[in-house]
Amino acid sequence: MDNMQETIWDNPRFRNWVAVARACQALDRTLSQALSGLDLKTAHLDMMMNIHRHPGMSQQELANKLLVGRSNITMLLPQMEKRELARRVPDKKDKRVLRLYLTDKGEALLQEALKIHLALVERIMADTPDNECDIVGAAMNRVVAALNADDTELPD
Amino acid sequence: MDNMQETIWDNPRFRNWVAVARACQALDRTLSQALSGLDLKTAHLDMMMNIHRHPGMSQQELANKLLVGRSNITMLLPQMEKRELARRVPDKKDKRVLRLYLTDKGEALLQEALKIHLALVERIMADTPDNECDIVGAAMNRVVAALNADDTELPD
DNA sequence: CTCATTCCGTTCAACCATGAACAAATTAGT
DNA sequence: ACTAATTTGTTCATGGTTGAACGGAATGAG
Repeated sequence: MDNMQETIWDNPRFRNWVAVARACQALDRTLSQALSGLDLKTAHLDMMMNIHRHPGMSQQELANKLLVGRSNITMLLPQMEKRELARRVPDKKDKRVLRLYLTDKGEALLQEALKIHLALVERIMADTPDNECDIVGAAMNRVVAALNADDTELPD
Repeated sequence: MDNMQETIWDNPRFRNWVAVARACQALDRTLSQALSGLDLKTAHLDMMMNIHRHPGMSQQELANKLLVGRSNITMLLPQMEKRELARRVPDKKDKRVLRLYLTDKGEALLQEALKIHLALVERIMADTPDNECDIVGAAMNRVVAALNADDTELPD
C-alpha cells in the first residue's frame, strides 16, 4: 500500500493514448511500404486527398489542412506537376494565389492509392465492431476539436 | 439516386481512421510546442520513456520499440549523453552491445515532461468517458497486433 | 581451429521538413 | 492617392531521418 507506484503508466487515459500513437505510427510505416509500388509517399497522398476533396484550394489553405509549413507545399508540388498529377492555376482575381487541381491522371492514381489505403484500414479494424469504430472516430474528432480550440486562440 | 457517390469517404471505417490520424498529428505538434520549454523533442521523450521502462536495453531493442532505424538511435544518443540524461554502458558478456540507462537527471527531466504529456492527454480526452477511452485503447492495441503480425510474416 | 555467417553499433550521403528572410500583390488607414 | 501592414508563394540554410556500407564481435558448421 506504500507501494502505490503512482507511475504515469497506471493512468488508463495515458496508456490508451500511447496505444493510439503507436497504432498510428505503425500504420504509417506499413502504408508507406504499401504505396511504394505506386511510387507515392504518404505526404503526396495526403496532398492529393485534400486537393481532391477541395479542388481549387490555395497552397496556404492546403498547408493549414495538412498541418505543415507553406514551404513544404512549395517543395512537393513541382514533383507532382512533373508527373502530371496536379496543376497550379493562377487566380484571376488575386495574382498571388495559385489554385490547385488534380489532373485526370492524378485522380486515377489517387483512386489506386485509396484502394490500398482502404484495404489496410479495413484489415486493421477487422476485429473491431462498427459501433466501437464510431466511438473511436467520435473521440478522435473531439481531440482534434480540443486542439484546434488552442490554435484558434492565437489567430483571428 | 444515380448519384450514390460511393466515394471512399462514405466508408465509416475510413473516415474514422482519418480522424485518428489527424488527432495524432495534431497532438504531436502541440506536444512539441509544450516540450520546447524543457528543450526536449518528442523523439528524445520517446527514447527516455522506453529506457525508463526497460532499463539496460540495447540500442537495437530500443530502435525496434520505437519503430525507427538503428542509426537514428546512434545519432540521438550522444546529445542526451552530453546533457547527462542517459548513459551507455558496455555489456560485459557481449562486447558489441551498449546497455542504456537514464541518469538521475534524466529521470527527473522525464517526470517533468510526463507531467506535461499527461496534462495534455487528459485535456484532449476530457469529453470522452472512461469506458469509451478503454474501447479506443483496446481497438488500437488490436491494430498494433494486426500490423505486427504482418511484420513477422516477412522476417521469418 | 578456421572460415562463413550473423548481429551490434557507427558512419555517411541522400532525402525531407522546417522556419526565417524575401519579393510581389493586396488590403487598410489616413 | 500614398504609405504601412498583411498575405501568398518562393528560396535557402539548418537539422532530422533513413538506408546502405562498414568494422568489430559473437556464433555455428566443418
